[in-house]
Amino acid sequence: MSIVKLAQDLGLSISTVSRALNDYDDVAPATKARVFKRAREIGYRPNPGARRLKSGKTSMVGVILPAATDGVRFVDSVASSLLGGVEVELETGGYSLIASMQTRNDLVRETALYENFIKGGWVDALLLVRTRVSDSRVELARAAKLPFVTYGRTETSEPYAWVDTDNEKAFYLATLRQIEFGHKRIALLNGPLEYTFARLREKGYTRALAKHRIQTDRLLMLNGDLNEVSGYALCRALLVSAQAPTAIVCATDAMAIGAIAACRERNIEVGKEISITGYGNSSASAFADPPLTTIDHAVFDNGRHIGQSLLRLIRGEAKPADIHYLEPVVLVPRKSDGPSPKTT
Amino acid sequence: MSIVKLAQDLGLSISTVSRALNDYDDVAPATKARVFKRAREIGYRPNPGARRLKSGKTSMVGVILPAATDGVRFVDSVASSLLGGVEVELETGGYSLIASMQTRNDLVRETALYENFIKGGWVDALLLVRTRVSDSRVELARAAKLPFVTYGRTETSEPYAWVDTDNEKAFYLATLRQIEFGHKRIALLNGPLEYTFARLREKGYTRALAKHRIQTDRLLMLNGDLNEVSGYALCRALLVSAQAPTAIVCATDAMAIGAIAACRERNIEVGKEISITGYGNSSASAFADPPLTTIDHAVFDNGRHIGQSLLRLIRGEAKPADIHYLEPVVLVPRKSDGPSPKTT
DNA sequence: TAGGGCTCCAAAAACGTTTTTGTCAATGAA
DNA sequence: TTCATTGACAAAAACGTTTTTGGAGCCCTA
Repeated sequence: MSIVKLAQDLGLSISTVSRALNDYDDVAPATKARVFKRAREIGYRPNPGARRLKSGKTSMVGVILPAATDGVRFVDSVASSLLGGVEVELETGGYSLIASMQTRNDLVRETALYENFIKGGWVDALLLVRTRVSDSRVELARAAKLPFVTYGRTETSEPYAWVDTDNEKAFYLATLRQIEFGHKRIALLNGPLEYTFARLREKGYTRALAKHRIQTDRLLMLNGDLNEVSGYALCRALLVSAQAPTAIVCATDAMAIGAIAACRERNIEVGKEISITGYGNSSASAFADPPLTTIDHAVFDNGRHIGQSLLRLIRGEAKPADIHYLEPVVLVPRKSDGPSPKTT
Repeated sequence: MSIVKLAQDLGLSISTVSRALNDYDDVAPATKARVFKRAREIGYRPNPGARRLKSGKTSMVGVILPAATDGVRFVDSVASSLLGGVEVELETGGYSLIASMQTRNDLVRETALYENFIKGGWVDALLLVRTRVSDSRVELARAAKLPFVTYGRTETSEPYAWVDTDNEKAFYLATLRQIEFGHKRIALLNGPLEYTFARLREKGYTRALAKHRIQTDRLLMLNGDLNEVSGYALCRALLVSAQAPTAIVCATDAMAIGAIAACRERNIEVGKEISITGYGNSSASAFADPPLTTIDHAVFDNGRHIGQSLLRLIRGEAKPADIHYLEPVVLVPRKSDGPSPKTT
């Protein structure tokens, strides 16, 4: 099953067989065909370890998934679709995705994990997800001269390859819609501000408010985990405050569903007495009560973009500076928001 | 950074260094310590490719995730937690998880993918998820003499290593609860019967009915995808039928949430006029309206069991026949089910 | 017809480990 | 004193590729 067996079988030298298989052009087309045919028949597969040792190429792309907030989930639902897209593209290039996982989100363990991953020679390229505004991982990858693309942007001196969804526009749109509904007190349930996406969403939110000369109110901008529990808790806190909002723009559908539950608990009718919007257009959002107005963004396509970019980077067909892709977003209006009760 | 550098630096032969690093006992403790110390200082990491070529061990475990029904998701939420647990355990043994993905669920492509994976020498062991009653993958793995553990059982002649949750008991419990509430017409919204888990859930359901001498009715046992859309559609079909059920036991929380939406649409009050239960105890289930009675099963722990089993299998510490673990389930009563309206 | 440039193939080195085999000195028993 | 045993290390082969270098024919031109 090794290349020497195959060479013997064909009466050729191993070098010729190798060059034939790798499609070099100094081997005659007829021989090439003969080699391919026999290789297929005999079921020959190059030993990945040997190839890797010799060529230095691993044909793997690595990703380390951040620990979810409950400490349990391997990937949240968005990373889930994203990786699907990445994998699909990578596969066409003969690459595989090797996924590791952080068990906890502290920085020293993270650094150790990435150091090991990067310097250990496990992968040819890296996918960095859930970027922070200041993210040590990009320096790590850059220092190791390892190609990488980030999902989400970050602040760094040199150009880098990124793919992102238009978080800012998404929250600009969602907030604007509430303003147009006549809402004045609009809350933002956001993720932790260390993450770039949260920063950008806040930016979109404030930009919409500023456009209509609405004063931002720090008390209306809350940060927490991206799940139902957090959405419930934060919304609850909002509802009991002196100046409760009439609209809440949430960072995820899960948060919004938690927020809806909090409203239900207090018999506040969502979509009439209060507006709530989500983000992600998850399948759950369509079946919420009321169906959730949310933001759709093609995260699977984002994954495909990432996969393609990774391949181009690895093959040297592109420089990091060439790879900047901002996926558009579209607002999906449903029933969880509507005109402000004060204006009716 | 290679072992020869390290050996030169230490004034030792590479063989001694290698043996020291691998903790052989024919190297003096003092030398061992010296080697370890210097290796750490110099930041030496064995080249995975070389090690792999020589030893034949890849230090990777492979898993191929089935394509989700929407063709997009890399992993559904349960696989997600599961893989987290697997990864955590594997890491302690120096193993990584390499995840590939099926883009479509047809058998010939699946077989090709697994063939390539298995014979390509990418991994030392395999994790098989979403087992079918008759599952060609286990023969494939067995033929290649590759250790594997399945998540979910299957029908096969020889012993194999499996970890599973007690699907049968889960649906026995859920169904029994409805019977005790006085329900007579209880529907089952299940996954496709080719999957073992679906078969077992049906078995639990029918066993509960049989125990109370309730005739099973094929019209009440529906199969479909495990998501909200499917739950909605199937429930809808059920509600318009001549003999509509008064209770519906669903295969996933997502299905149940879809079913609840279908009831809401027809102004049927869930928990009063109709009972609906889910499975999985997802965070969404707690925030559904009404909060969903569901089944909790520790899928993360299942993952840990799988990871440990994989390691033991690889190390030859256990035989496949030794590894059978059935994770218990517990019913989480909430508000989506209750006494049958006919009995009150 | 000599030389140069092709075309096609082969020899051999190299990648960085692990492992088998061997060596040499020190130790212990006779 | 001699010989076998043991403890600690080293030499060298091997894993299966890729790649560099080389070389044999052949055709073409001058």
